[in-house]
Amino acid sequence: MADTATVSSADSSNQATISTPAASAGTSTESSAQQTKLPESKRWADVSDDEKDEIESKIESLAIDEPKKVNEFLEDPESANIEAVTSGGTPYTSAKRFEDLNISAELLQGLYVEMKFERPSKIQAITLPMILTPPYKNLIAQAHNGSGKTTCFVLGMLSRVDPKLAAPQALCICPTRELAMQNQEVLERMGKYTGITSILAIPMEDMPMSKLPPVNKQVVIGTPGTINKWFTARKLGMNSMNILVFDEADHMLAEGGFKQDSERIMKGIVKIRPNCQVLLFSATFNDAVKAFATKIVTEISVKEYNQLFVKKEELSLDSLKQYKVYCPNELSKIMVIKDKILEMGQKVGQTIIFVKTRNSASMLHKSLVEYGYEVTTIQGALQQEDRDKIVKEFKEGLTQVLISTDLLARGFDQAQVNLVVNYDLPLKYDTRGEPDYEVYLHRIGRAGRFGRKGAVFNLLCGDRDNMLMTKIETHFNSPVAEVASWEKDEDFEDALKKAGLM
DNA sequence: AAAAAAT
Repeated sequence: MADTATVSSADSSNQATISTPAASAGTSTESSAQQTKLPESKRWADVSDDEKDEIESKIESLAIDEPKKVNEFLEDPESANIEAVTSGGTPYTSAKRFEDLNISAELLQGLYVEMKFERPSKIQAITLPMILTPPYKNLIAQAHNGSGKTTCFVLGMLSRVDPKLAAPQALCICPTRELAMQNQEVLERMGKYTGITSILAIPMEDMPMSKLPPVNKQVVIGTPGTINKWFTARKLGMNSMNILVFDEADHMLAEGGFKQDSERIMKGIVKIRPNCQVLLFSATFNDAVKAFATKIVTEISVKEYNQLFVKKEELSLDSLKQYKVYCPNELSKIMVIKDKILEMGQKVGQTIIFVKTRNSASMLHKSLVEYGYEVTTIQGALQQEDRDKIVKEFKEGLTQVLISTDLLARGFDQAQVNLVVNYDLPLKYDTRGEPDYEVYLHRIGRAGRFGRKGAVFNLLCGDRDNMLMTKIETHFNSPVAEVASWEKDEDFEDALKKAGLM
């Protein structure tokens, strides 16, 4: 990894200040009083003075006029080049340890004991102080797949909730019900010792609106339609809302995505709660969405905001090895899945096969089952309970291979997934022959979570696929190696070995 | 085209 990192200021006359731990400790007297339940070794107060000095000097080296040392300090295996831009004069200290954040002992316990985290990942170290330091500014944050974005906003939500107030205070909006459920699970685990309550706002077949009592849970996580529905029906009060999170924010704000729903929710809340903090998180922000996100964040409130972006050429994960496989026809693609992926993939972990349409998902599923393979398939036309069951089985490791539409392209987090197959390459719908770069990046990001190794096989059939693949390679500046022959076992074995999976 | 969800 030869990645570099920069923490820079939007305005050179108004540079972001990096304060020392001594300075920040002086402002966190409340938290040190709460940190009594923690294991000895985890307490900032117990860190030896030598160690403090060492950390202090490292953090001082973050000062932005010393770029050389910045790079050295921020170089981190799980993430690469992030550019942070802060506005206004609020000083932020990059959080080396979770203790550096002004969070409750119960939350620290959740992080260490329940989540088994040791220290903040890079995106967490940078964004958490921005999220948690008053005045609570809005944030647009881009970071690599599997780099720990969920922890950033879940911790943000949990620490902005008053556990004694039985009213919704944090709202998280996600593009799919699966992602909403996954995020709630993380929130419940991380907040295990806080007593903070949460509820899912996702479509439920057996819950008519009239039967739903007004929400008194503290955190609400859901999909845009249901949230809007509850809001309109006055079942979801916004009077105490402190923080509003958009997961997969680029998609939530995209034309042809959930733009209208998202805007409506955002404006509805800010009207009632002008100081509600808005966080936008995603691994991808294309130029159009980035511009819109910036625009709406400044529109909805006069507050200054912080932003972090990654250059598209630097978004591909180094731990993922990408391959292309030229297939003479559609049947040969099925043969590759059957004879190569399913046979060898079994040895290296779980596999997700992405297809373009619900229909091709069913077709592929059918033919693989006919050949005697055990695969499961998920797509949006399935019953909700079936979707839940299939995800649950896969997460429990009961199934090895999952066929999916782009339903699971974003956010789905399963550490054991080492193999992603693009049965079809993602295509933008309204342009001729343009690949959907963002979807491609999200799909392949289902493998190699948090720096783990992984392999991606792109099955190409015909000139159009070849052209799409070339465009993707150029766009991300990330060469995709060729598997010499779709028919040879050795070539696939070799590929998996090179990916570090065999 | 797919996604969520309301129409």
